[in-house]
Amino acid sequence: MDVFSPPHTRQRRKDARPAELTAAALELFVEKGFAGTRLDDVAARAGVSKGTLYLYFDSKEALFKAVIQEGIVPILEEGSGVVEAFKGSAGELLRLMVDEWWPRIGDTHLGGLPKLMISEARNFPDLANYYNEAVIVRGKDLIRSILKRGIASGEFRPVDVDTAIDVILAPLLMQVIWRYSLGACCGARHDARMYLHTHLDLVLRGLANALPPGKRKPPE
Amino acid sequence: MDVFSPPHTRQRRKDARPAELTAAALELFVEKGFAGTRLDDVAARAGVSKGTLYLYFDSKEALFKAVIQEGIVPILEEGSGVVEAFKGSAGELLRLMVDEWWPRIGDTHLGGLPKLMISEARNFPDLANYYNEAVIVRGKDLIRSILKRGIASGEFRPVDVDTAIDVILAPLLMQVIWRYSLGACCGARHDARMYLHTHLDLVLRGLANALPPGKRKPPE
Amino acid sequence: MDVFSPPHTRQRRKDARPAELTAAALELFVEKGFAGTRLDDVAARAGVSKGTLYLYFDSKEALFKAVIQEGIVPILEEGSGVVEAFKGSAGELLRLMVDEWWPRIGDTHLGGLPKLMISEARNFPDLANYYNEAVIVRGKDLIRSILKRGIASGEFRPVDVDTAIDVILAPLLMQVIWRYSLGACCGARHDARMYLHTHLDLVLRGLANALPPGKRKPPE
Amino acid sequence: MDVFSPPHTRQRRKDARPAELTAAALELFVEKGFAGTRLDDVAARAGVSKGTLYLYFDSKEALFKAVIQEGIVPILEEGSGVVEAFKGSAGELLRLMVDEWWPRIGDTHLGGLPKLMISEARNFPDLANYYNEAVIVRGKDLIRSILKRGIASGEFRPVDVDTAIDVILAPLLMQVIWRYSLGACCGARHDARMYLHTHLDLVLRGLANALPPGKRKPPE
DNA sequence: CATGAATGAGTGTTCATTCAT
DNA sequence: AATGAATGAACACTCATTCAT
Repeated sequence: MDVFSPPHTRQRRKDARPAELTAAALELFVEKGFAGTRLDDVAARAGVSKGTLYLYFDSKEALFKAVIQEGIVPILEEGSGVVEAFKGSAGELLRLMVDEWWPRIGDTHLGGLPKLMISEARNFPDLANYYNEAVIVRGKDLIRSILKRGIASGEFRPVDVDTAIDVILAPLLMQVIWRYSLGACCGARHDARMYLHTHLDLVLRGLANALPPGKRKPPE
Repeated sequence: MDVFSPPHTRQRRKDARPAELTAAALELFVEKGFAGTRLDDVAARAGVSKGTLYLYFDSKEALFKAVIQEGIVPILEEGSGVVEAFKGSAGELLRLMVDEWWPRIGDTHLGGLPKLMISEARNFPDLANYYNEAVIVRGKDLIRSILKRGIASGEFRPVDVDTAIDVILAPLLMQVIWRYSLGACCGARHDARMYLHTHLDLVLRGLANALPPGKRKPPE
Repeated sequence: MDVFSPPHTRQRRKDARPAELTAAALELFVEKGFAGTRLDDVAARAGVSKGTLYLYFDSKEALFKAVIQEGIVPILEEGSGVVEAFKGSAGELLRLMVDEWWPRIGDTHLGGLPKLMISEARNFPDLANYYNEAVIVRGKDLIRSILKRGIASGEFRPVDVDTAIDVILAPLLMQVIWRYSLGACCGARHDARMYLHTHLDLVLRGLANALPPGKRKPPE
Repeated sequence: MDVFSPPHTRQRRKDARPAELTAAALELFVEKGFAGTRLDDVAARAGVSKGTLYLYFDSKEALFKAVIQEGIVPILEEGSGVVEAFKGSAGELLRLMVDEWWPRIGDTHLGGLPKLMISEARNFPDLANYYNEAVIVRGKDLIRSILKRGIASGEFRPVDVDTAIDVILAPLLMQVIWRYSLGACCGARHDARMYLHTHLDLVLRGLANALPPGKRKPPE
């Protein structure tokens, strides 16, 4: 059999359909919320008829879950690999992570996921739990390991790690949340990359160990 | 006439009705979103019939707007008065503001407003604009004036003020957003007051001017 | 309170509604079957809007079950009382039963129930079981007791009772089934009362004991 | 050429297809009714794809009509031949007819046709008329000729023939109707052949002429 | 011939809104 | 003022029918 030719148009379409549909759904769910989104509109945006949606998803709720789960997949897998392999300072590593996160996630359609999940968490508690464990807990663990490494090496002060994680992450999250909520109505914000840099500068300064290396007391 | 006794139940009830209704609506809008909330449920929670809602609000949308507008209490007015009158350091003032915000807003039903506004901003852009100007811009202005004062006095380094505002506010917002979204499903978080304190400690350290007073260069 | 005046129109309507709705539904279900009946049509025939149906019945299926159960209620209650109290011969009693059944059930809208239940039994097996026990088994028991009495008294031959029940009932059932199925398309049938009489004549002759009273052998 | 071998599978399949499809459809129509049957299920039961149905039938309605028309086998032709050729008594002839009907029709998938036709008659009046004339009228004519012969010969009393036809046929019909409706839910019935025998015994006794041959008055 | 992906009109169900009481 | 029965437009979902492959 000729395995080199591109597959038939029909087949190629069939395989690509679910992703096209969840992409359209993601945009509308983020914009209008789950209950406020009509399946007609999802179908129209994906360029198919309403019935086609039901060839791939059993219900509106199933579509919603697919949107979330599909959005989660590509995240965080490689992040932990980068952390382990990195040789430089903890501060540089944090910068690297944020620099990668922005173009790969934050500046993508996936950036709408946090707003969506926040809005619908209480309507889909199971999904919220899954999202929490698959994304939030694991994301925080990533930052935690960096902070701990920095504290161990004396690069950072011995701060309360869990709070520090929030101080680092909250502005990032608010950035994407804003963009997909009030930011869409109330005028633009500052330049994102610049903002993220300044943010990290500020936080790293707060984490920095002021004592010269010799006088540092080891963290308990 | 006895002007000290509370008014007749009937009268008092009538005056209190709108607030009772918006209170019930706030809870449900925060929990399920605007489209996901049924007026039957709002009425039931307020202990009235569905028809009664329409005696006080023209439509579901009008109820929603009332919920938001009523939630925007004039507490910011008070805040700016405090800022102007305060004599201590900028750091102490920041601590004071956060310490007041938590019990008066964050730890109240009003704490659900940010989540609600974020979720529905794109469905109610007019309202989002109003909320932005009445709450967000003014709230940031408050923090901005504190930061500027601290920088002017040399207490803080000359940082990028707008970014600093976000670094200060984002964790506070995430705290209340979390509480009304995934926090309702995914287990409790740390103690709120302790968390806020630690957060401010960290940020203030990042803002602090490391140079001794004599060697500080004046902010441009 | 004035308990003698007729109740408010609103209330009177509310109480009567379920029966009006099931009456309309019965006609359409009998005519078109469950799946072939549109709730729009049921509502229209009852003179209400479609939404009103849902004030009284949770779903189309619930409406169907109510139609059946409401149709079953008035049947057979008094029948057994009549059988026990009757003093005449078994043959006369059978005639009486059939003569009562026709104007009270067969010639009524309720006459459509057998056709409906037969058509939908396999789609609603629970309901079919209920109908079987509440109507069919009890109806047969009624005939059985008459036949047994006639056999015991020597009026009837000692025939196979269960078969005889069917021979008596089947033409009655076919009469009403026909009327609500092919009879509605394929022209009228003979006069019903005359037909029922002739039918009973024939069957009673088949049941009659040909032996003179003295030579009858007692049934085992 | 070898004309005795079975034809190529392909060819045989093609010719047999319509019958396979109507067979599958018959079962489902009988079970769920016309409107309640999905063409997906018909196709699945026949082991073909849904599109294939449309190669052989223009529409669901056309399939339904084919099911009915195909089910009206020319067995009645045969029946009238038997009646004319039969030499024995009318009673024996009736027994013969019933004995042949049961294994050839009643105990076959065709036994579901009466229930189906009854259920859908009013939705397909044309078809109902056709069925009435092709099956019911002709079937009754068959019985009528037997009864008339029996009356003419003095074997039967001069009864009302049309009523007698119903008394004979109704239990047979109810037998097959029951089997495909409530019988599928509410437990089994008596042995069919035994039942049919007992039924005929009873009816023939009701038809029998009690007078000795000499005293019989000729039917008018 | 046969397939099964795609369609869209149709139907069951919900719910914001109205209004007679 | 308050009620709650009634409405009907809107939406999720189904399924007979089509057609490119």
